[in-house]
Amino acid sequence: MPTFGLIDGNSFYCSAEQAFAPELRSRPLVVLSNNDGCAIARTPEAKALGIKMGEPWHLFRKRPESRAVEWRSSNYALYGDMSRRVYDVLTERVPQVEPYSIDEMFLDLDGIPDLDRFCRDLRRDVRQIAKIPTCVGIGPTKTIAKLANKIAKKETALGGVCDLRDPELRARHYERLPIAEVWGIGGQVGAKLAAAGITTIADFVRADPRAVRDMLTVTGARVQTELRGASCLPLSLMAPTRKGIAVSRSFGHMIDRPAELREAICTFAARAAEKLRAEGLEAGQITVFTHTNPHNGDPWYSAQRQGKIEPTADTGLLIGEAIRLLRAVWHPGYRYFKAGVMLQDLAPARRQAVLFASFDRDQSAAAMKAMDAINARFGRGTLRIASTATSPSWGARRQNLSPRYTTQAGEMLVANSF
DNA sequence: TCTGGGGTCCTAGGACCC
DNA sequence: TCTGGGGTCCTAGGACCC
Repeated sequence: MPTFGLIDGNSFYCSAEQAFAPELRSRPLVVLSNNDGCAIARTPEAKALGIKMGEPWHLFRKRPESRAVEWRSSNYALYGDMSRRVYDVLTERVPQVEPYSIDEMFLDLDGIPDLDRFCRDLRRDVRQIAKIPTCVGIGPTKTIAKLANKIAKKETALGGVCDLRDPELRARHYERLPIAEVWGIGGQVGAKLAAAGITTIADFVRADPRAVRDMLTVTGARVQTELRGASCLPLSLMAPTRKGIAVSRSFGHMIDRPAELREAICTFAARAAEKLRAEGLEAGQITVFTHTNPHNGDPWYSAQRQGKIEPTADTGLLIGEAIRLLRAVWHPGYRYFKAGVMLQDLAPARRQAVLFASFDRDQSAAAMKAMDAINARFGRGTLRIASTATSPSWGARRQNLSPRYTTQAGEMLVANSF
């Protein structure tokens, strides 16, 4: 039977901020989403004040408790770098590590003696070297390891490690825990199960597998199998080839001028093209979408157009196609709130010439390579297409951004405070 | 004034084909 | 009286995740 571990950073974004700002430690701290919209990470002290995950910040700010709360705009350059540090510590100590998200990694813990000791040492090392506090869950399947991790986070007496390999211990937790605690069971499915009289994990595990399959399709059946202790989600070390790349933003203010929306779309297309080339891919399809604000009572309008293209990673060509699609999406008289560009049909960039290509592929590749090299050296946006923007009028609010301590030379700490 | 962004997988239904 | 069946591809939409 395999043994999986799941290690994740406690309040990861907050911990990353605290790593470089000792004055924030042991304080109620929240990190806000893009546009300083809502709380997406909270320290235990902030949770204790009643700040909910995803709570709109502009509402919470009106409450008196908010005065004690520190907050930061999200700083993904910092969090990505901290995540890589955690990964480096893990790969030196664990045979196989699968990054699952920016703050979670699955571990192959097969055949490791004294697993409890091992995991406690692992937590200590990650904390000391990468400056991130973590919890570890252990189980015979990924789903059980995820659950164990959740228990480790909630029950602080466990010291950050919870091992659910023992079936009897597992059964006791299953009897008391709601099914909604399980990875893969969200609000809709939870409600469906509740209507069928299934409320605890134990209820779900006991249910007839055919009934589960009928009610929840193969996805739910898989969750049940995993909770029963049979692994059907293996550790995957190869990052799967991705299916799409999306760049979208809600705006700092509503947009009602076509030129402004066009500039935003061009900027998103250029950023998407950069991501595409960074992974050595080309896109065969592009989608442009925009919509009005669903929250403020404005009339709802939403539109999206897709176009097939000759596979390319060329910024200029992708921008051209995006502008063409935007003409079909734009409708005068609305105030636009959000827009985005998505690239699909991704495939590795082909090196060889293509018969009947409508553009010079070699020349395009060389130009893009030069542009990426200049921007890598002198900073993003040094060389760009004229229709894009570097500090746009429609840009998101980020009013309380921490310095990029780890990734930007000019903002690095001279003497860090570890 | 003010509510994120980027992904994945699954299913249903329509179009088309033989 | 009495409608073919099965495969594939595409798209839209739902649900979930962090």
